[in-house]
Amino acid sequence: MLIATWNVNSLRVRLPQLLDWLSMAKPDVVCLQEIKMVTDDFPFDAIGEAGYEAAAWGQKTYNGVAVLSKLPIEEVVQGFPGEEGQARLLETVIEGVHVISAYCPNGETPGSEKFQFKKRFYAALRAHLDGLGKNSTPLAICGDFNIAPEARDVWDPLKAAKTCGFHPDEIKWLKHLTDWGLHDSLRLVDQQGGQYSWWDYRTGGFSKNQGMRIDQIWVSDALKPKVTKAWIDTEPRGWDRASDHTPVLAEIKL
DNA sequence: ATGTCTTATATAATAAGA
Repeated sequence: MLIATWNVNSLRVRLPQLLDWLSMAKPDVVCLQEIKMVTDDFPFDAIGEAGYEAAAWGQKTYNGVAVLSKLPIEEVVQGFPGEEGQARLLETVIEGVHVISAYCPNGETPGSEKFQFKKRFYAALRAHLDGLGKNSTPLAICGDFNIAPEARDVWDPLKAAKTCGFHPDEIKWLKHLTDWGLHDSLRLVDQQGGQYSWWDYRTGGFSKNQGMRIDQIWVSDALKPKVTKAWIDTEPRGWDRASDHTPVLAEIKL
């Protein structure tokens, strides 16, 4: 099962790129974030013609998550207690694997109200995993975590530690979440630093490779030994009218 | 380094979120 995650930053704008990328990369399952449309506007027909079932949960203007799958989607759950109503989490079951598309809050700036919301979101997500039971559940939680796990995942760690995405408090929240028993799929197979999934539009970060690896695919203990490949596909970030994020992939031999 | 992209309101230009 080839799983991908991509924050598309508006599916309305990025749909042609998504369809092109699906035909190129041929993933089995794709988690999307920031579709920025209500569920009724989701392009189920175009996605269907590309060979994918879809589960989507959107809202007006902001956020919005979806899961696309070539394989049957068996269950769909929107959100979790404590999420405070924003369309940021969609849980599916595909081939017996819990596949979660997550769009964690940005946090704005340390000390802000949105930073506190990000903290609450992470705590609620951990509580949600605890409610799933043991980490022997085959589970892949994929998405835009808006936190880079380690210094090697950030182009300027000292600067980033003062802002959102690599602040010491955030590292603690992410660690508490993943201490449930989650493994960063890329790091199971590749230790190279300087690999990013997001580059700021404002600073022209992509051309200078000044980015952060804030999009990840985390797998539970049950899937850890089955991860055979994991990589970041930087090509779509170079396309015209690109999202500020690029797809992240993991191959899991079920 | 307040820069760039997206959406909403509204139908030109600004605000907000990221």
